[in-house]
Amino acid sequence: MGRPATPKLSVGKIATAALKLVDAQGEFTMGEIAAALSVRPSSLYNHVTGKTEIIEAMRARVFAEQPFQQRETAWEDALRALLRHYRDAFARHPKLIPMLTAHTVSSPDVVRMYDDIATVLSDAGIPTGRLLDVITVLDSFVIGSALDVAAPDQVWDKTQARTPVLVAAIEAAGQGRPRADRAFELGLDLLLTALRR
Amino acid sequence: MGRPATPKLSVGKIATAALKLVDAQGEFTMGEIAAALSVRPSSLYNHVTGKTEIIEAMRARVFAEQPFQQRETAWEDALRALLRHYRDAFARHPKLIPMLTAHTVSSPDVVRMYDDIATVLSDAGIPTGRLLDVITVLDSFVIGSALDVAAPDQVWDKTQARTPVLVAAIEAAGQGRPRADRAFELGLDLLLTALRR
DNA sequence: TACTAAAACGAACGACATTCGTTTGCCCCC
DNA sequence: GGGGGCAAACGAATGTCGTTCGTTTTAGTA
Repeated sequence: MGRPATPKLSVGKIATAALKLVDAQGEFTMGEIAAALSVRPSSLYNHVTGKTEIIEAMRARVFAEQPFQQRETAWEDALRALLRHYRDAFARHPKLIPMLTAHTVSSPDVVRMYDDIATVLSDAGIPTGRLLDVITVLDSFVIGSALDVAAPDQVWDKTQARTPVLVAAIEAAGQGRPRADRAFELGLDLLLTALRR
Repeated sequence: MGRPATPKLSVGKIATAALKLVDAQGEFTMGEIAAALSVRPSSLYNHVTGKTEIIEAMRARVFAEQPFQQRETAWEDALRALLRHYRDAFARHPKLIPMLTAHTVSSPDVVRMYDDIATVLSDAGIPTGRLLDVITVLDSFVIGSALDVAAPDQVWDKTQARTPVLVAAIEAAGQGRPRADRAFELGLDLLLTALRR
């Protein structure tokens, strides 16, 4: 029984297993993670203080999954790339997003993202007094867009709509991921256009 | 014991009690609702199928809390009022928002809101093909802003920031609700400005 | 007045997160 | 090279919670 030659568990392995479960079924239990790692549930607590810490580990994992380095020089292109990256990090695991919104904690990776955005915006000439407000606007849009990816198309049920205008709009728009992507790009265009003044 | 003269429970009472609990502590249990209504937990199931239905009832309640009627005639003012109303409905119960994002279901009230937005946008000259994308952008921003209200100011911890630019921006911005409100208004300005073309 | 069904109750179940004491064996230090 | 400390996995137990089910009492209704 006792201590194995090489540890069967680690925070990383737990987060990976949890993420796989969330991607597949939108939720996870300690028992499921333990089973996936051929371990007993209580063993997890030697590496993690509880379920919320696992969620935090997933957040960090998602952001670290593929690192980002700036290539663009024009502030507008740079900001666009930054926000796309930010949103894609979430959108790659749609089912995870609702769990992250439940308890908002600032992970270092997210703060670094804010740092980058602040730098780009400052270079673009946004005054300091307005900077955090602009960041908040962009952040809200990105998170809302991520939730949009997670939402099933069923939300746009044309049989529920009352006005013919909305029915036609729902029919005209596509479905699924392409629809969400297109909307996000449009929002990006709108916000950057307005920021350009 | 048996059936009381006047029912002690109803879906509305359950939703109200649940909402009070969520506002106060950010979560609720069946037992707490039952206690608040001087009833046993099992009694709740005579009026509601389960916990998720209670959450749906809260969503409906929040939207019905204070009805909205359009006063503005100019499309831009009308849209602004509509989105403010939409966001305020959420922002009045910040702790509820994360619960609502967990399982996305479209309540009739929300769909009616989409209908209104679609009508206004159509009047403004947005082509049908783009309509749903624009609605999605606005919706994403509103929901993201609502989450921003729910988020503690701790997210903006200047000791976490690396760049002096972000530190200064955090110091310049206020805190709490006024900060979130200001950011929302800015986002509204930006989006409407861009939509005006 | 009898019958049906609504509404509240109590007991019980099963799932689950979490705690704690125990066991085993690796690793480092003397 | 031997022994002690500690990391890591385990098993059992606990408490909370959502939910189900059968029972009981009583309000409407025919």
